[in-house]
Amino acid sequence: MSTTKQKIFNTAVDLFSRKGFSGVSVREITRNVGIKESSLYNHYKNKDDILTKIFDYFQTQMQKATPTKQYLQEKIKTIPPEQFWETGLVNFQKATQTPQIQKISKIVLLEMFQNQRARDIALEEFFTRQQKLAVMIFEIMQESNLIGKDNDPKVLALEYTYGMLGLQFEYNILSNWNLPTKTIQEKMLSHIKFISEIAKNSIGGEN
Amino acid sequence: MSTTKQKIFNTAVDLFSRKGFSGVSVREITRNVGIKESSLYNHYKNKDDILTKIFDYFQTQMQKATPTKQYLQEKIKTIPPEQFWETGLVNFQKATQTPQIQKISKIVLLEMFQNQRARDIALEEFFTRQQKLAVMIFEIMQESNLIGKDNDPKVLALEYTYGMLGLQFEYNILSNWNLPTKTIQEKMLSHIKFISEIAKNSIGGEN
DNA sequence: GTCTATACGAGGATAGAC
DNA sequence: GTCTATCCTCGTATAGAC
Repeated sequence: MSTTKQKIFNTAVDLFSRKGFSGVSVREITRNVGIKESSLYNHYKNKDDILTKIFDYFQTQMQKATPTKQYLQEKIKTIPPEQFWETGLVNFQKATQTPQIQKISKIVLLEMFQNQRARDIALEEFFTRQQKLAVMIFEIMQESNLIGKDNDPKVLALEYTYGMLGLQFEYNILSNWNLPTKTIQEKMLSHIKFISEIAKNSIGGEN
Repeated sequence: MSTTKQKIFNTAVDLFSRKGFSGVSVREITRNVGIKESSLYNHYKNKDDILTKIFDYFQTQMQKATPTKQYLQEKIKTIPPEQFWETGLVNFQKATQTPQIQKISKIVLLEMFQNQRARDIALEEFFTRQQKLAVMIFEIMQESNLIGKDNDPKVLALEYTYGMLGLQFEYNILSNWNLPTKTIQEKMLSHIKFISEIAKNSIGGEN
């Protein structure tokens, strides 16, 4: 059971993600929904308002998908670090790659250079949040003696996160065009293995 | 001395990079150039044609900026690995961050999900090319006994490249909005140091 | 809450005079 | 190579009937 308002929302998400905000007209949205242009304005103030609501939804969902410190502390002790990262990756992809969220991520990426809200979301959700999360995880792992203590958690987090971001980025492009992503998935696992190895065998810290 | 055709080109690059292809009208381009709409069609077949020419130019420039294997082989021997990467980063940024190239990079990123040509350029120039280059460099370093031989050059290249791509990505967003990029620059150096350390002190390879 | 009707500026593009 | 004039469609948005 989906209301007209929801239909507009979903249709807009789909179209914006495929053609960009300015590439989609109100006419096109309403044509796809099956209502007249004028009816749309009963649900949303204007075209911009739809985008705002989409971004609101995205932020809510991303926050929901972020694990708490407590959850992490408990979870980390149950499995080896490398496996923890693999599971985390799978969970992240599961939460983050529902069609809806993937589409909105794309909208964020598309509008990031023009729309301030999109920029803030990109910086916060894709960079800062991931970074903080990874720092926290490496700290917990060190405290629990699961990995060596010679490496700065911040450095490890930087390496883990940005590498993963580069990979995610390529993954997004490929999956957007239905190109095979197997190689990237393998590279992600290779990346996790690499960082886990280093975290385990301390290789000497700052001079 | 700049012809009308060049003015159109430069204006289009500037506007497309700021508003996206579909966010810019032919009227807006010609208004900025100082000619009538109809005059534009004496120089370019249509709006799409301008974008195509912009992409052509970009690929030519990126190819020019790619060092040859011979150049690398000679250069690598003259300085320590970490310094080599730092120099390489500076050179890359110098070549790649002229206002024009930076703008076109942004256009590529903006259109990547909608325009097949932009997608191909992104994959080729941002991922494949960088990756191949890094593999080549690590191989030369190993052959020249400048780094340990226990790590697979491909793995090192993967780690170096994707980490750098994530960082470049954040750098692009920040610099686009005139936000401070000092932190990212530091992170880039930290990344180089990290990878160089690992390449130097072999930490044990595949099992 | 949806429709018809309507407004009007902006969109890409062409024909033909100069 | 540039201009004026013109085409017709698409763009967002509103007023008011049902």
